[in-house]
Amino acid sequence: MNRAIGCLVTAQAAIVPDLPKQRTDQMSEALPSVPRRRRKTARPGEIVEAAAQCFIEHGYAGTKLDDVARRAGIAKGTIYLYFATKQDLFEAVIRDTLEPLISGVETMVDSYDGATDILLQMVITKAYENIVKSDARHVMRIIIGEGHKFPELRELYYESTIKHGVALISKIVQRGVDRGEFRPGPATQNPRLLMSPCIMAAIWSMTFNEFAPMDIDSFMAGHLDVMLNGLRA
Amino acid sequence: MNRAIGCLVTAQAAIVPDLPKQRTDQMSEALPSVPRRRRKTARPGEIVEAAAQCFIEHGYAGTKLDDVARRAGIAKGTIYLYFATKQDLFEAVIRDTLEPLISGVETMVDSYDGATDILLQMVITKAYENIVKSDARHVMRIIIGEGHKFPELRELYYESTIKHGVALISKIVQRGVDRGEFRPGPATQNPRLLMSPCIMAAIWSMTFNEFAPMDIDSFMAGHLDVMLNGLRA
DNA sequence: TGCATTTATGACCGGGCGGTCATTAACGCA
DNA sequence: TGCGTTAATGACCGCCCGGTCATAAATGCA
Repeated sequence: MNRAIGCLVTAQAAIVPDLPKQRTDQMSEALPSVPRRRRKTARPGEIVEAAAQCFIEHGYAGTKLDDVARRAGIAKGTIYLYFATKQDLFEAVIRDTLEPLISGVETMVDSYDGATDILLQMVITKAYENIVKSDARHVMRIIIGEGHKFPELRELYYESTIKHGVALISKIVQRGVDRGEFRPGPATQNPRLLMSPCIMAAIWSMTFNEFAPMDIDSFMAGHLDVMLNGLRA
Repeated sequence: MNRAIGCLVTAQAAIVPDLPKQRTDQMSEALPSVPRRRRKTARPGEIVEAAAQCFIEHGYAGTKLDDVARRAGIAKGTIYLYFATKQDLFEAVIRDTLEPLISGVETMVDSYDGATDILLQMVITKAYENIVKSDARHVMRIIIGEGHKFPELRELYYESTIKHGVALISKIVQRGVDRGEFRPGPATQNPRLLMSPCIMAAIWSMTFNEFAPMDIDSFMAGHLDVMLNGLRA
């Protein structure tokens, strides 16, 4: 067996060497045939993590379940022990990766009680960290670019991320208006307006950075300057 | 031969009905087997147009050359008489569809000599028409979402569209500063900041509109208000 | 009208990939 | 130690699609 328990067939290849000629040599080596290990509870997390990396690097359609498996150090079939379809797997990635980020910011906001412009500045800064400077932006990219054919994925992303983000900004702006710190205006009426530059920076950094690099921190400074000045009473 | 002379067969199928059994019935009917026509000069444009529609509807990877052909009323092989690869075809779509839009705005700006804030307002309004309210936004979506694996496509898009757009806004802002109409500040230093809401609106309209509809005109009004107020001296 | 040239056709090829399942091996309990 | 349970495996299936090419129809010129 040594060689490659291939699964079953290969075992027989040992007996009749050369004839069956398994495509075992497919990729030179790569799979040193690690002994099996049963890890029912640890697997899902490992698979999601490997999948996240693959999705980030190759997009949704471009990700091969074979690659995810290799990255997780398991066989492709094992993935299907824990996730029914590729789409299920992607949903798990969204949940595990994105939800913690937004809920972290939510708790931060809830426990703050200083000036609202500082709060908004903190939240926008955090948004750049969580989106523009993080792998999370690639998930956004996938939703934008490949979400067309997967309404459920789009909806999950909206419900678990976007909706919370918009609500959060609305809440902060309302707080500012209520406390007389912000003057009502177009910027207070459209929370999405306030976050636009952050989204654009994320997209730019993934798409055009190699042709026209963008200094994210100075862009963010400009963003904060424009928005806060437009908001302050 | 009868067996499968392909396209030609269909004609003969009339003679020997039933035997050859072409999978002609593939899609119910659809191809009434229009007589061939040689149209060397008209073809490329027709193919690009059909391709544009397909790319818009199904994205880059999701578009099948077979579908493009059917839409253009020709056979798949004919596409390859005019375009070497799928990527070539997509490049033609970018060139034919996007370049006219941006150059139209460029001429508009060059021939204008009134107040700069009005000019900027005109250009931003035009941007919403050309991007958010036009099919062009789908091309942008494709570049964002699937450009990862096609640096040449990203570069073409950048060179033929984005670069011109950024330069145009820079020029207008500079004009405003030079004439003492705008005060220098973060908004004048980062033209991309000025266009961010437009990009975001385009993305939102394609991705989340069904979960949270966006009123584009009122969003645009807010955009103009915030930016112009932040700019005026 | 007949023939050479050019344009059009679509079956077919090769490769790729999501998902399945018969087979195997790790585990834990008796 | 032995055995039943169940996690793990990967060859395989079916389908899809970009790109090719032998074949044939349209065209125009002699």
